[in-house]
Amino acid sequence: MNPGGGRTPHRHGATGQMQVKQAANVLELLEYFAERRRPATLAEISDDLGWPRSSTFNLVGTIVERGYLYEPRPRAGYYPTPRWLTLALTVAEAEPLPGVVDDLVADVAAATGETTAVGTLTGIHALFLVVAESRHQVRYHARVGDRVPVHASSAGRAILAQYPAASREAIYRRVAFERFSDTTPLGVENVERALLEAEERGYHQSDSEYIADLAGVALPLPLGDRRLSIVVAGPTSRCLARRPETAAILKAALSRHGLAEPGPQAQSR
Amino acid sequence: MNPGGGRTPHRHGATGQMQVKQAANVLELLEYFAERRRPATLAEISDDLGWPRSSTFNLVGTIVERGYLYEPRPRAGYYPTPRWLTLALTVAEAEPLPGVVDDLVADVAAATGETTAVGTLTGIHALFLVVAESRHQVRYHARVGDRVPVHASSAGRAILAQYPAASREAIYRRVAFERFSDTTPLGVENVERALLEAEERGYHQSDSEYIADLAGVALPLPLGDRRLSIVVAGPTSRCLARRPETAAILKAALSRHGLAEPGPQAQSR
DNA sequence: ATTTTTCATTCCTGATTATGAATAAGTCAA
DNA sequence: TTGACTTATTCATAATCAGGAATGAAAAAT
Repeated sequence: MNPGGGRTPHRHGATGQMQVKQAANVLELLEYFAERRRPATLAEISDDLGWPRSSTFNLVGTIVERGYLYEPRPRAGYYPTPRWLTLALTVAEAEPLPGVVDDLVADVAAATGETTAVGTLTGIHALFLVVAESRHQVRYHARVGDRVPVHASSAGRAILAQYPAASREAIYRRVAFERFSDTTPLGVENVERALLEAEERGYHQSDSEYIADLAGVALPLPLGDRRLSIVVAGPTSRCLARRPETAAILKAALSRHGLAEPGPQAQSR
Repeated sequence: MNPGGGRTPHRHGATGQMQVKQAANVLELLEYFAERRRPATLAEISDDLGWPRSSTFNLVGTIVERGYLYEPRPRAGYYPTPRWLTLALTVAEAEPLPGVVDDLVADVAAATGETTAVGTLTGIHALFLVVAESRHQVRYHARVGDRVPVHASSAGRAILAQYPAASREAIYRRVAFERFSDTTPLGVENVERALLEAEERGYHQSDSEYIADLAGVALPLPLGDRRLSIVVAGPTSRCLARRPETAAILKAALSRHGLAEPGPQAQSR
């Protein structure tokens, strides 16, 4: 291992992208508070996140200095200020998805009982913009912002199918075709074949290609000039055999909300 | 200068607090998008924020990797994902201020025509939790999360007055008493005197002690076990002479919303 | 009061990362 | 297509910071 011999730069993921640790730590801290939902002292943050005391001190101090963390009660720990909310609202309002999309997702989640999400393309991933989680005890736990490989997911391929072949090729060039499981498609041909099969079938599907034991069904969701997708996914045991039925529910919901897909999906060029 | 001879650690502000640059950069980037309200390419971010291309590349890559930034349309720049909003909502809902506080602030802002805010104590600062801005062309521009020195602001002293003398002393010990202007109180005695005067007067006031040309009027706002304050502030020309009248409006609004203050404010011990 | 425990803060240096410059990739116009 | 231009990515090293350990301050227990 490490044939070069020297120390390796701090890299992460297939792309060789360098990670900015303290940037990631800010996000981790925000997620920590979202889960905890009450103030935390420096010592608690330090212990829970496994960070050294002094590093936590410096990081928290910086974020406090900027007005994003404060002490709701003296000496009783830090908590995010409402500034996060004002900024997040401003940013979200500037680029809204039509409300009908939220309704659609809620509708499909209710009808199928499974986790339902809307995906968009970003780089070589499909990213979830809207998520409604299943209420089953065993379910697909997905959150807004979660990403899955665009080539190894039904949500991703339902997006790919909306792009011309040339655009798809540009995306394939950047994919490393890592083997996530036995069913992960490992080359351009396999992905393109899945797209053709999906067109004939009338819907996109997946079977544990990226996340083990997860079966999904997806359809394209073109919206203005945006190329989105809607996906329903859950444990194989419950969802694999039921995929055709799930697809029918999806299609019915799309029609009901006036978002029915056009005929053939994949554009050849 | 620099008698130690060695290079100085990267410090900032009166406290000697070390700043974590890339943590601050994440927040700056979020604010950048909140102001811009549309996607930005790496080059645009790099130019607008004055960051090197490669640093911007690494920082954006890290945030994208975590699901907080994405490309709404391929090659058309990055934009924050709705994940910020889901986390901010979660965090905000866990520690709500009563809705009556928002109503109160809106009410006072409408009645006075000046910027109105609710402040809370954090360290040696008063931090604004709620802000309603004046609509005058020349006005006090304050945002949620902005902080002012607790000893050199009416909003701050209206909070201090609610704490026992011992707690106030603990706070004074950490204040550097920097001279922001000619009217900045420069010692414990001056601050304590201002508190006594405010008690006699019936309201707290300020005159360009921290921000030039800014006059403010504030009252304590105890809420459950929280010690908040409400402040109205604006340009000296418009607000200085009118402070008694502003205080009357404030008191009337507090009564109207069932938040009238108790009699004497400053606790002696 | 005194001791014990916990938490916050400072300091210094090895380890990590930010950055300029070079290169690659992509886009647009003709 | 070609060429001009813009944008994205890689790399080596100077600059900066993260983290261990010690100290100080406060709270809790005795």
